[in-house]
Amino acid sequence: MLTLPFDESVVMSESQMCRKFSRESEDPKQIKKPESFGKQITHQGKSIKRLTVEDTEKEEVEDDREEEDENGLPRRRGLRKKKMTKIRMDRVKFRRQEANARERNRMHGLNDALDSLRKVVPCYSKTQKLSKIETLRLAKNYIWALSEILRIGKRPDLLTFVQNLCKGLSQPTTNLVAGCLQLNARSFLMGQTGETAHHARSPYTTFYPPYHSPELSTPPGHGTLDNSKSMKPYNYCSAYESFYESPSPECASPQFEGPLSPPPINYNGIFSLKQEEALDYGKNYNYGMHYCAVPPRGPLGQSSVFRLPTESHFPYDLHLRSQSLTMQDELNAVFHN
DNA sequence: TAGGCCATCTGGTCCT
DNA sequence: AGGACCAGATGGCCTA
Repeated sequence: MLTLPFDESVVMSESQMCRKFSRESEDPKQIKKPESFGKQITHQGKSIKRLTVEDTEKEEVEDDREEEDENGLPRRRGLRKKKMTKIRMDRVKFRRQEANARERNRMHGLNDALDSLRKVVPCYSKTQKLSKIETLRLAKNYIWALSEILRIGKRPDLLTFVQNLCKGLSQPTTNLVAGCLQLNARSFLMGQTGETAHHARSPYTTFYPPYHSPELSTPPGHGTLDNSKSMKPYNYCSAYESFYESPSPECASPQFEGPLSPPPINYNGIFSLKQEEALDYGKNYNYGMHYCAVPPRGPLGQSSVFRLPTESHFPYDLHLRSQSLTMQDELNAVFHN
């Protein structure tokens, strides 16, 4: 039973030891603060680690007893043993610190990879980041949806696509994705009035399928898109382009081009498109702004409808992929024409 | 205040 | 032996 927490002297010895065993990559944020270390030890009151240290200390106490009981050779043995124990203990602690640092680095790398993934999935927001699990789920759905498109050779309707993307996602994430999609629908609407919609690299033509594909299964319990409301084709290549900063070889494919027609206003309660707002998009929205969406108050029920506000006051900014000055220039050029 | 998410620590296991 | 990986534990932060 260890009742002695790591005191200052222990921490000091550790820091000294850290200097002695200098690390190759010393990131300041990776270096454990002495106070946090002490806190950590305190929090470990019931942990195995504590028992280990306790055992070690007990061993030291026994060594001391040996040292007191005997003189001469046995004492030297005892001293030697005690010295070895302390070194071993220091070494164990140091290696534990090293392992912790490596683990932190590893997790940081994992988080960086997750951030990269967040940027290439259909919905990306700097301020309203998808959680790790939601990012993975959305990425999985996205890959699956795209592979289905490749397999079937037809683009699905918007609703099916959205539903596939949102399978298994939480309601807030679904809202977020729907918000992103709606924003794309906005620019989609806008494209009806101008030729920008045909711009292969327009970042706001992120995705939208032009027609209904019966081959693509719709999850049970979900509605279907009204076929009379066909959609302008969406650009599947945005992720590719944003990632590689070059046009996707797929983008020039004529199969992604299709007729323009009005977008749907409401998709069975998943979200709604307010056409009148979209038509005023060019007046009211600056394309250099952060795309934002307002989450509904309270949890969304089945009857909940995702809506964009009339005014552009949003709690979080949704960045469509490849949002850049180029995009702003493109759009400004459109509206100035 | 409860619950979700996250960062960190930690010990165990496997591999080189 | 040492590093990578993993899962459990824990505490902090934030939000409904």
